[in-house]
Amino acid sequence: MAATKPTVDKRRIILDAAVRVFARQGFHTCRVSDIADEAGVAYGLVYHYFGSKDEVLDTLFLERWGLLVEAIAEIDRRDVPARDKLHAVASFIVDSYRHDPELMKVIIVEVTRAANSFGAAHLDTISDAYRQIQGIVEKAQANGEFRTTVTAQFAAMAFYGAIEQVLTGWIFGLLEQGEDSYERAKDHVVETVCRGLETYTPAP
Amino acid sequence: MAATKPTVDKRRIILDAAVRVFARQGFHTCRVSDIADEAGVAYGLVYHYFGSKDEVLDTLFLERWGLLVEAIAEIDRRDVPARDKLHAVASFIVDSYRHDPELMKVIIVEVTRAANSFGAAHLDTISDAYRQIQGIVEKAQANGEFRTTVTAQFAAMAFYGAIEQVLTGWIFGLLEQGEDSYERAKDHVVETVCRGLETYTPAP
DNA sequence: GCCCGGGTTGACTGACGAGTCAATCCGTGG
DNA sequence: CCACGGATTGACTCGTCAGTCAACCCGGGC
Repeated sequence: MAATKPTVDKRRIILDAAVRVFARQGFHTCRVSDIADEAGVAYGLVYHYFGSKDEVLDTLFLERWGLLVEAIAEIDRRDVPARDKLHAVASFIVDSYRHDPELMKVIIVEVTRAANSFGAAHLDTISDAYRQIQGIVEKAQANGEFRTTVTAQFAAMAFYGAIEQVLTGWIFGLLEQGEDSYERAKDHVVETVCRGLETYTPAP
Repeated sequence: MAATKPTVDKRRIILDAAVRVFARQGFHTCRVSDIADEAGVAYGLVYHYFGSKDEVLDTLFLERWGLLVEAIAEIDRRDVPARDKLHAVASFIVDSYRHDPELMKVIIVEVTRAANSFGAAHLDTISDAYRQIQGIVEKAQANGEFRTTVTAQFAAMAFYGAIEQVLTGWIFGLLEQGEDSYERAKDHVVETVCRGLETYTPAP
């Protein structure tokens, strides 16, 4: 049975080290040995747990994106106005960044926005999230909360794009950061995008 | 003087070939020899005109981004409402894509969104565009066209992010394309983002 | 005490591709 | 007709890693 199990989970250690290395040097510019060094393990051990360098990034991405998709699905099931749902989605993404900026940086920079290399392989998984947001908008359009002048598909892309660009701004130091900024960002994205989608907006 | 000038501009031919190759295979996955082959010139000639593989991409990016920044500056000088200015900016970007999808794909995928590799080097140039959009919003806020609840910097990022995400959707076949879609996209981005920014929105 | 097997090690290999360079071509001026 | 020099050629070099593998370590079962 479970022989040699009490040892710490080296696989996890390698994954965590990879996040730091990818965030610092980028996937393409780092060597597998950098990951091993950062993790404090031998080079070969990386290949004991992962089939290739790519698989390390794949694993990180799928782990995290799975959580996102799951979270959006749960949010969509709530019985609240679309605006609140979208606020919750924005909230989840922003909080993901707040909780682990390095991991989010890696996922956005190396996968989500790297549509030629990794994005291509995961395009379908990535668009799962887009489709879910689209679903939220569609329902809101059906029940009259949102106007139908803009297609749901388009609105979803605009919404997600706005958030991702803001995260990118943080990641590269173009936008002011801090607890306040994070909270404001959630409101602002929704304020900006939803107000444009809603059927009626009271004058301020 | 101008010896051997009548020959076609090989430099240009190489650049154009590079666009096709980068768009098809991606910058990292293509070889310099692929560019040379596509251009129908010898391998070494690429190095006669460019110092490195990177410099080819740099050149393509700077050429095009320069036009964008210039265009936004010109638009900003016009004496029209902010909404119209932003519509013109969206228009310019969408038309750039319509006019040369491959070049725009390369610029977005390999530079603008590749913040670790090339984006890093050009971060400043890239954000020139963001800053200009920010300027348009700031003026609109100053003269009361736009509300000040959302910072201009933030609005600029959201606006640009929304457009870029839509282009990305086209690039990877996630969003329906065609003349109609392009025209609608311009209106929709502005409709979506500006409506959320304006001080007063008439009921639909 | 001894064997078994999975965890762990790190030196080594093989492929690949950016960049070099000496040779060749060819238009122009004298 | 020749010499000059920039344009053009493509075979070759050289460094860099991703991935392999044979050996080693060590806990558990017998």
